[in-house]
Amino acid sequence: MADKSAHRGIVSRDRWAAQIASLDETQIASRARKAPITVDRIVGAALQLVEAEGFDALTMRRVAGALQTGPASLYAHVRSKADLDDLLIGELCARVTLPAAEPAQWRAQFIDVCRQMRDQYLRYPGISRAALAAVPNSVDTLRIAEGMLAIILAGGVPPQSAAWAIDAAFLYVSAYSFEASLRRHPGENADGRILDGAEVIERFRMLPVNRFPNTVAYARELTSGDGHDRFDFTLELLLRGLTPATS
Amino acid sequence: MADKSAHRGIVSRDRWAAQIASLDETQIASRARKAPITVDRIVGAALQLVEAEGFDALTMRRVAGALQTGPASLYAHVRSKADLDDLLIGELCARVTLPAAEPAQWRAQFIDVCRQMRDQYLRYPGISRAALAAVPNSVDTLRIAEGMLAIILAGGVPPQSAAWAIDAAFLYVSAYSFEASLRRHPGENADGRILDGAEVIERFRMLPVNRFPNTVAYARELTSGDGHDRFDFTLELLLRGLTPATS
DNA sequence: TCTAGATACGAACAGTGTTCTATCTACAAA
DNA sequence: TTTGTAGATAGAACACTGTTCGTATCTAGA
Repeated sequence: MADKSAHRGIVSRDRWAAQIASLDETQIASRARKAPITVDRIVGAALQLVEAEGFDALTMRRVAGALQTGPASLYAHVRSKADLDDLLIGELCARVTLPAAEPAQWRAQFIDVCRQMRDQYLRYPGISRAALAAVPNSVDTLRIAEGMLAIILAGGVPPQSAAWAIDAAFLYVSAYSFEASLRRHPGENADGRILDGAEVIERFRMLPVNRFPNTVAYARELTSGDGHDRFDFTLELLLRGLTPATS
Repeated sequence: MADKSAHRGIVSRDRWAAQIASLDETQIASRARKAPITVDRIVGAALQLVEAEGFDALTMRRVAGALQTGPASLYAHVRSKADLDDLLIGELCARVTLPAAEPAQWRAQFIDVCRQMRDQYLRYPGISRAALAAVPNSVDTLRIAEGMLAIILAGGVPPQSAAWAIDAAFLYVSAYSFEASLRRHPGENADGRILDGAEVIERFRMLPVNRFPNTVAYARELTSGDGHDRFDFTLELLLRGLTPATS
């Protein structure tokens, strides 16, 4: 009892803060007095955190803190951190809109879906690391695979090629997004400075010409690719190889 | 002391491994009585650890333990854990043998180099995670890029396409190896069992047909690909799109 | 032989994911 | 209305992680 009194000040302050924070929800759903922790709130707080500070900042403690509780409370709704990661990827996949397959535009539709996934990943820096590690056969992932299959089969591609090409495209999208988010949050160089494009070209040109003739000669080509030129190039390269049976 | 005795089994195993690992060096340089810590020994112990227990087991403490010292001692030779990761990737890249470019066989040579990298990554499970995060312009990486550039340019591919295709291939090799090593060290399913190929097909077939018609119809194609069929398929897909100017 | 400097390392710090346990709440049954 | 109970909520702790500080030790040159 005495202990309780001693801690009451802190507890009541947290509760008070929690009630303030839950004012919005009490307006939406007035019967929810205490803002219970739900999976949706956890996912929402986690995504907000990743969007603001990157995937490395995604910590059970940080998420719990954003929900004004301790890390242990999350484990009633989420099996593990990896489980939370999978939920985030699932949420991102669920946001992708799948167009109705139109045979004439199957390549454009294919690239469009890939771009949507890329943009989702890039909006949450570093989350593509979770995408690579995520269970590849979750329901949300399968939904996209199904839509992609419909698009690409409508284009007349044989099923086996279609399936493997989709797999390759997913893998590439994740890897590309991961690298791209590394470039946005660049670890400082050894000099403590960040190398920009022109400087990278300079470094390439400084290489010994006898051992790196092509790298020196084509430094510009190797470092070029602003925006998502490389991304588009690779996907179109993949699609170019996918010759439909009828054409 | 009592604690040490309790842990002695593990410690002595690491020490034993350390002694075995240092046998070569004591023979080569017999004047080194106390086996001083060097970058090479650190890299060697780290690779041994990853090969035996996977990338997740690669810990500064574990590496230090294998070298019979504490983690602090490593930081005199290695800037950080990320730095060590880069060194490992560099070592793996250094092992790749680059063939002299022969224009007639440029596609086979290209795929051969990719296979070498894949096999290096797969030999050290999970290390491709470090490959994705590694500084992409290290000396060893550039050496491979240079060799690839020579091969592919000899095939008559325009420089810009060559550069981007190499980048895409590297990215895909890393991502593929990462996924493949996840399948080797599979996290248990929710049921605590590991799903084998036939069971995955069954699960696909159990999906609601109205929402997943193609997934159900082509479950076999989606899950097929023993060995490295998917790997070869994707690389050939990339190369098929890379039409040389002269042909 | 004695000192100077590099090397090595024990201890500790601030984090991480996760679990154990006790409390508390809210809804069901008697 | 009272009680019982199942589930949600946390506080504290555990075993880890990478990293740094200051001290001790050991080698190499004078």
